[in-house]
Amino acid sequence: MATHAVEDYLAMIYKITFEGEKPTTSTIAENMGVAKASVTDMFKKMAKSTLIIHKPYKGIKLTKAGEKIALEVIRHHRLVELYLKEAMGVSWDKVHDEADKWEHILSEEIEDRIVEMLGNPTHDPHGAPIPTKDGHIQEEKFTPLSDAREGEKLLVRMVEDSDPEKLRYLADKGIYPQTVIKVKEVQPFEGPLTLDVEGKPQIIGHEVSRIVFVSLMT
Amino acid sequence: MATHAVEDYLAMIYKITFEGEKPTTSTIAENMGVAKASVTDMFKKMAKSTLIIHKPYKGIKLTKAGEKIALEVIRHHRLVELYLKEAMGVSWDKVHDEADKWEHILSEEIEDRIVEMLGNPTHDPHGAPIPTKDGHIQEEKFTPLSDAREGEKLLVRMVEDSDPEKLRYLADKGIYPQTVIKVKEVQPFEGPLTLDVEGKPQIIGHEVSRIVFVSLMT
DNA sequence: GTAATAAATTAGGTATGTCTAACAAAATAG
DNA sequence: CTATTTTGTTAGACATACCTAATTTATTAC
Repeated sequence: MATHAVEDYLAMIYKITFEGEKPTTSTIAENMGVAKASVTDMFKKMAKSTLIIHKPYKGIKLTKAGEKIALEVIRHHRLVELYLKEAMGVSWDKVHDEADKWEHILSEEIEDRIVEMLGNPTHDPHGAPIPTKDGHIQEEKFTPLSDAREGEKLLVRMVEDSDPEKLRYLADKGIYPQTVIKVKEVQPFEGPLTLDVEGKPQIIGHEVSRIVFVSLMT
Repeated sequence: MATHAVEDYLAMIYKITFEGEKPTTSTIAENMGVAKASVTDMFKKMAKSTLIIHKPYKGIKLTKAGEKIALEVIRHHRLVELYLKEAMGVSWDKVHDEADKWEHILSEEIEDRIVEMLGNPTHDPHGAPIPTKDGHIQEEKFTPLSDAREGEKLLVRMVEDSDPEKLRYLADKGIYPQTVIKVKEVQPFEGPLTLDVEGKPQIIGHEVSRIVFVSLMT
């Protein structure tokens, strides 16, 4: 079995790749909050156990085995996030950090019980798709709210889950997955957006609008 | 904060002591499934952080700080066992191994939610008392069923939780905490016990009767 | 196409938690 | 009360997962 650290690296590599970035030593180090040398060490170890292909100075790529573990970890993480919110009443800004701990200790049996209790869910509380047990994930690419134009009617599909402060802010504005938003005004120079959020007028900054992902409604 | 390993040692030291045994290098090594040298190393480390008093070749004793952590870990373990059984429907022979993993990652908030959902419970599914948040534990000393005499009417109070096979066997015989047992016959030479378990006749071996703890009823 | 910069790796270290084998101290048996 | 056995500790290793500083490779700027 992969260690917790290896699981974390694999999940991160998958996510980085999924988001369209290259999983390089630097980006992984940055995102994991460790030194680049640590990442190089880990890449070597993971390459030796054929979880990634590592060509020194060139880059890496997940193998089938590595991707399988990555998707299992991500599945655990997102299932736990939803379970914590739905079954235990934990607020959505806190579920991410808790899930980071739970994802590594979740047994098959508990995973199955959670799935059963939640009715085989497809998305976590932030709108991210939950990979299936056999390692499939619904590839969904949405546009950031920061790219929205005036007059658009948008459906919130996903919100990045790792910043509790921003999540609390968005919750306060009524912005969750499935929320309908109308864009009233977009100010230039990365300025604020004036929105209509389910009937209520709201103004949010450009920075925070970058973590909200939407799709056009009509 | 104490590492997972340190938490495990502290909880084990507490339990060993609670059961009336001396927490020596050997007993801890035996119970933790590690080499004695590892225990010596760990004792030194824990003594340095004043979690235990260690007099080489003499023995150890928990400090107040050590006992506090031990009771927190045991509280977590027993709360999780009960949560898994009551809220998730996990069978009582499996909750122990799961709880061994959960006990170390349980946050204050999740602990509080569990307590709330379970209605501030006092005992885990095996009948062991759950320490309170402020580190108090209801000291209960019961006699093993293996010491029972013919004719006694007994109330099952606790069952040792670490052997899933024995727990499944006992469940099969209808023996849980709160079960009423009448002792029909006790055969000599560590022989089998003939019981009346809530109306049904049952015969169990001496070995398994040693993990069932009872109190006299009338 | 070389020079400067950025990215990645190597070298050497640290802390944790384990191990086996050798040795020292304490307990027990006669 | 010495000899043997049991118990506990020390010495020296190993794996994991980090780190900083130095070095190497690749990229970019001109």
